[in-house]
Parts: sequence; structure tokens; C-alpha cells
Amino acid sequence: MPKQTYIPCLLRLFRQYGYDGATLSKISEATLLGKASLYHHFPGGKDEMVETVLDYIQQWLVQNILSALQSEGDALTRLRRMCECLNELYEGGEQPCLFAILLLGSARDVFHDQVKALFRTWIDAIADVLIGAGINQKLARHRGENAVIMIQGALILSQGLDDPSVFQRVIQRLPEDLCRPG
Amino acid sequence: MPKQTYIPCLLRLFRQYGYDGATLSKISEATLLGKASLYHHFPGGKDEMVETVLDYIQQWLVQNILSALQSEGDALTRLRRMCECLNELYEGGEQPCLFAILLLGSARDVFHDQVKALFRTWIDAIADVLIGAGINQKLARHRGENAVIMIQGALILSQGLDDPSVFQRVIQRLPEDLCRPG
DNA sequence: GTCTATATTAAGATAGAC
DNA sequence: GTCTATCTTAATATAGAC
Repeated sequence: MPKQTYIPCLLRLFRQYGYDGATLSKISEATLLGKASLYHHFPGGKDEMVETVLDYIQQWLVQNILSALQSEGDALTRLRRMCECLNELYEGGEQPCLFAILLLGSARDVFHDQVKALFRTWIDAIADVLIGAGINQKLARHRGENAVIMIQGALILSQGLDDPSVFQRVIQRLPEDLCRPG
Repeated sequence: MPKQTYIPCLLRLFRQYGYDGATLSKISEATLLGKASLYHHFPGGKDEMVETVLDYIQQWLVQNILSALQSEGDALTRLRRMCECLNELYEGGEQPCLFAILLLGSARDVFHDQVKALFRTWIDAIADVLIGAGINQKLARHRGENAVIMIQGALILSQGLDDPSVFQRVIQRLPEDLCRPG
């Protein structure tokens, strides 16, 4: 099987156990591949697996989140489409964000630049929608950051309270919060 | 030295490397204690070290955060005092939150109940301040959650963008945001 | 592309001397 | 309370057959 096959499985493992906790043994078991086979697909080991998953998420971000933000309709509609995408990505708040996991594990330095770039892209895309809706540039930038902050925070608290309704409530109200005047 | 001596060092290590990344070798090096000495102080190994640090943070939370929230003055003043405490705890946004680290590592299940209880206590204390300021119970509860969400999210994004000013901006505006009418 | 087998290193943990 | 030395297990990684 081509290595793309294993991306969903790898994503699941890294989200469940974190970077350090997702051992090759667990990965071998979950993918039904021997360790040697894993190194055939990913010569760089676990780091290359994470890179591959991050590349996949970047693609997904462009084709879903950014696509929603640049779609037809007014700002509110587009932000709502983004939130529908997020609900899928994070499985209704039951799955954590890989970015946060990578930032809080021992491999922070390895993936930091890529995560930073992804955060920037995402924030800029939200800010652009708000600027298009007549909000001034500085405020739009802050609200773009706030959107990501609310999403990341809601995911943490949903995990912490073991209650995905926290995430649900946040993404329900987020689009209108972002569009509110001044 | 009594084991309390090593708590700040352990907290620093767990925040820097995460639960899985903070190995006994690193801990041994940082504390200047041999591994056998570490097991003398913490017979339960790394889990007991984390428990000890969590107990310390719980104490700190009661004596600083909760104390600020239950101090003299109006709601706005008390929430500002809380934010001053948070600025200290998270070193201006440069340090991540241990709760998030534990929730996103492989030891999630071990510490989940304690982290959950700490989140609940914190949220309840914020909600009580807002109820005292005339905000209705359900809204106060949501705003208490939102406060923790904003703080956790701001810490993640500060790490991600490598820019603590994100956290600074959030805790600056948080008290007034929480107190705003309806 | 996958396997078995194995090498190498590091992690968690303990025994027993001082 | 701390040490040296050691043990056991597990983690990353590779060699070489099929």
C-alpha cells in the first residue's frame, strides 16, 4: 500500500498519544505493518510520519478551511462554513488539535516553524474575511487571532472537562462574535 | 533536601518537555540528583512527581487565583487581580499550562480526574464573581468557561506564534470582556 | 512492499554501600 | 539522603531474506 494510506491512522495515533507517546510499537500494531515496513515508507522514522501528516493537514486546511473562507456569500456565511469544517476536523470537539500536541511535546522545536506557518495562514484568512466585511485591519487581525484562540482553548477545555459540548457552544457562537460591529 | 525543594525544577521540566519528554535522565541532570535519589523522594516514579507538582499548583491556585477572585472590591477589580496572578504563573505567556500538557500527552488518563477538578474549581470561582455582579447563572457559567478557554487558547497560540504578546493582549482585555452587560 | 531477526540505545526502576 | 552499579524493559533503527 502507498504511504498515503496510513495517514488517517497516524493522525489518530498522534492525537491519542501525543508525539512521544505514539511509539513505533503502537504504530506498527495500528497500521498492521512491521517496523521495517514502516521504515520503508518513512525512512526518516517518526519525524517523517509527523511531517507527512502535517503536510496532509495543510492540504486539508487549504481545501476546506481556506476554501470555505474564500467561498461565495457574506462574511457570516463563510465563517459558518469554516466552523462546519472545524467540527469535522475535530470530530465535534472529541479530538484534540495536532498543532497543540506538537507544541506541547518534546518535539516542539522540530515542527514549530511549520505549525507557526499554518497558524499564520489560518489567522490571515479569517482576518481577510473580516476586512472584506468592513472591519479595520488591526481589529480584524485581533479577531482572527481570537478565533484561533477560542478554538484551541475550547478543544483543551473539552478534553479537560470531558465534555465536547464546550467546543460545540464555542463554534456555534464564533461566527457572529467575529462579525459583530466595532 | 526535602522533596518540596524540587517542585519548581520539576514544573519547569514538565512544561518544557511534556510528560513523556521529561525523562528521568533529564530530571536527574536538572535536579542534580541521581536516579536512585529521585526514587527515594518519589517512590512512585514520574507519576508521583507529576502528582506532587499538581498538588503544588492546586495549592497555588487556591492561595492566589481563588484568593484574588474572593478578595475585596468589585468584580472587575477581582478579575484583574486574577489576571495578574496568571501573568506570573505563565510567565507573561512564555510558559505553557501544565494542565494542557497533561491532557495532550500519553498520561492523560492518569491525571485527567485531577485536571478536570482543577478546571471546574477555577471556572466556578469566576462564575461566582460574575453572579455577584448581577449576571445570571447560566451566562456566568459560560463566561467562566470562556475565560479559561481564552487563557488556554492564548497560551497555545503564544507558543505557536512564538509571541507572548498574544497572551498579554488577551489577559488585558479579559476582565472587561467578562463583566460586560448581557 | 513486507517480513523475521537483531542491533543499539535509552528509559524506568531497584539493590545495596556509604 | 545520596551514591554507584546494575537490571529489565521498551524504543528507535537496520540487515537481509522473500
